[in-house]
Amino acid sequence: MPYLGTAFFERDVLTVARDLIGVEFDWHGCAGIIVETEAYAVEGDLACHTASRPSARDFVKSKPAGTAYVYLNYGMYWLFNLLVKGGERDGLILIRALEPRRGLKQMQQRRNRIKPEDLCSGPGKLATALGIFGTHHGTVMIGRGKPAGVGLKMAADPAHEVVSDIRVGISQAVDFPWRFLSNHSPHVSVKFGKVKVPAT
DNA sequence: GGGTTGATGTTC
DNA sequence: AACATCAACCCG
Repeated sequence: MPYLGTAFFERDVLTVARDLIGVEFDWHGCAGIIVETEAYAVEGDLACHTASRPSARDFVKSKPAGTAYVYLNYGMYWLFNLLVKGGERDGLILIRALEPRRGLKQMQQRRNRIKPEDLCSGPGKLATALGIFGTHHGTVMIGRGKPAGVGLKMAADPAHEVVSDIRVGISQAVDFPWRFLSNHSPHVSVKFGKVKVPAT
């Protein structure tokens, strides 16, 4: 199975976010199946970093589709996103949860957790498990220049039921149903229909 | 099980 | 000041 190429990431951000469910994420000896994503649109989405951060707008403008956008949240958790552009809507896709497949031992050492369902069931958790840091911001995830052992590929077993839900932990555009998950997967961060909407 | 709290640093 | 989070802790 070849790694996904440019064409996959040059489509509408919602389409790509949905299609990433069930895709294998390879990262330096560890791998997992993506079971949860969130789409953030460059235009018309106040929850997207591009709405408030000039640096994010520069990133979208200057980098090609398939580039990793990595940033620190709450002072301690690295969050991993993929840049999508060239389709209907440009945007960033947050990878929120993986079903671990390879390198479990290494992930467990980094996380101090034993249960596979707890290893990568959240964006901060999966970055910790995989050893993703700020130094990986700007990593090319497709085509030439992509590090060996890194990339996204179609899994042998297809995803089952993909459902969409509102996004987690934001205070703007809270009602956009732009979170995608593999329904009934025990490896997601928050189960379908369980996101708490902030007051006010 | 469910709710609450505090840690921590970058960006604006 | 806000923030795309998490684990530890309480209560039951």
